Amino acid sequence: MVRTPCCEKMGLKKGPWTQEEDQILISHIQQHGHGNWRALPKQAGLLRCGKSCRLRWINYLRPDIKRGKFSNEEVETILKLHGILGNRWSTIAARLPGRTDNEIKNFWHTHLKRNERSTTINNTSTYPLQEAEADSGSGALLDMPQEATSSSSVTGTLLIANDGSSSWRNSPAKGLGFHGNGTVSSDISGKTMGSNAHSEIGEEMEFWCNLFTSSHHDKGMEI
DNA sequence: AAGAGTACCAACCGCCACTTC
DNA sequence: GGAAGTGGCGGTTGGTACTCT
Repeated sequence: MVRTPCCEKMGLKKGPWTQEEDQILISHIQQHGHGNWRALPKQAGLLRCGKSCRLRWINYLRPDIKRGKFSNEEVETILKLHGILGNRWSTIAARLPGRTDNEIKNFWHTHLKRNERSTTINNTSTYPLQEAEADSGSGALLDMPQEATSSSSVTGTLLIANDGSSSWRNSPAKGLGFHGNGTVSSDISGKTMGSNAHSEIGEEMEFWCNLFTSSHHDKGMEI
């Protein structure tokens, strides 16, 4: 299929947004909403591509954007979800109110680099699932958070086979991280990740199961 | 003080999935 | 059913701020 460019390149502005442009975009969306992103810049009188407007709004101008550093809980959530979902930033962002996929992606890439470096030194990483998947070639091991498993009748590791089937097996691993090799995890700042974040253990267990199940249904996999 | 290296973040690009006609 | 249009996603880049030597 032949695709038309998202916008005419000629005459459209690129690069950082000015305050004036931001104001125009905000007031236009407040008044008219954003029914059609491609038509929006024209209607609003912006010399920007619709895609650019959308990105600016979603990643920066939305009123519910939470800015600033990620809390420990948010970091934990990102690490957990990334272990399950991989680079599905928008799905991860959906679990973190006020955070955008772009922000999470940036955060991950910055710290992933750090982890990769440390991995070469001590062969331990907080980015284990992909490595486990790559290394094993026959499936992935997914250690559930201890708090999610400790009081549940289902404990330990979720084994995901290449055909999409999965099964639980017991795991002696402690801690919160998702480690294909069962090592104790720590967060990116080097601290051992806490285990007091959640009290609804059964619910969380259910959440991880549901999340995993739905994420694989998304991919058309049968579990 | 200055240059080099690193971290962070906003923005762009290209592709894919979904919807409409 | 298929082409065209659109929205959304993930990868990547480039600029700026910060830290280190």
